[in-house]
Amino acid sequence: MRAVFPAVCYDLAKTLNCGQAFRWRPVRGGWEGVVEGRWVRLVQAGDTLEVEAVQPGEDWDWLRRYLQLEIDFPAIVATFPRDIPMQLAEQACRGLRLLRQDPWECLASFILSSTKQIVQIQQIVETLCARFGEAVPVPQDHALAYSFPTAERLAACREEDLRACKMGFRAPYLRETAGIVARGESDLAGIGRLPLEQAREELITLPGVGRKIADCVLLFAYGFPTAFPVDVWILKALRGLYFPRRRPTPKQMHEFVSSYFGPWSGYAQQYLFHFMRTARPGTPAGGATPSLMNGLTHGRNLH
DNA sequence: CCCCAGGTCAGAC
DNA sequence: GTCTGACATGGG
Repeated sequence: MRAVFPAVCYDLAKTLNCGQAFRWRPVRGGWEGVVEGRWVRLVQAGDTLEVEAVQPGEDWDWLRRYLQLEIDFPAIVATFPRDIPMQLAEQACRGLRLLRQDPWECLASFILSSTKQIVQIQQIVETLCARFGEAVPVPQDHALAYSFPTAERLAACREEDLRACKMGFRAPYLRETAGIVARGESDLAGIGRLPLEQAREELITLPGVGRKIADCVLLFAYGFPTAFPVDVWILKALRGLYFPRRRPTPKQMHEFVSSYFGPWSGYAQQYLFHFMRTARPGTPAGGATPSLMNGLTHGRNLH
């Protein structure tokens, strides 16, 4: 099945490769992945997305929702603070969207993310899917593709089976959380209907899930617009740009971002994150240099 | 050899 | 409440 969707101001490559999802690979000018058990190929052609899937029928709602094709994107960007760093981030990230992922896949993936580089998270997730996911229908002569393994399947694994996927000390976290979800002791679908703070508290009770990973899931899977993951990159950015020569506690930091970045602060967070990771010219994931940070901080009035 | 990566946890004050 | 080191693995 094929279809074409309008996608104005949509940068597919940035969206799929910015570290919010881990299963997309560039293939022959497009991107291939598996969304909720369905193999998909996406190609950006100007202001449209050409999509190809194997499943029969005309229903593309699952993909439209995943890609968030129907949101008013310019209206979101318009709510960002108009300071120098955010304007630079906007330029660098134009068209970067947030996806709406499956909660279990997102949760499990980010449990595997702690102190790992994005490339390595991709490798771990790929191995995990190949070993414990199920083969999904693919086009003729295409390489095999796998669904993301269910919580039930991962709960049934031995810890050493998971460690064999190179996830190291994260293996018991993933296994225990999978068990809790599989036994229905935590209701992932219900979490999406809670207010943000309650939803976060629920997630944080899970082994291997702290504030940062909870916020990733709240933002990338449940779509809470003000969930604001603070990782090492964002921490560096916020300290350098907004707290020069001060030492805010994590709590003060969260209070600042929730009041400063507006009703779509989660989006703003992803823009800062991607900007920081790609700011140095010449290196694909080089990161902002100290001199760049200095230029931004001492350049002009930020507020 | 070193340091770091989309952190979390238990144990120490 | 805040601070510290341990936890696997791979890249630079």
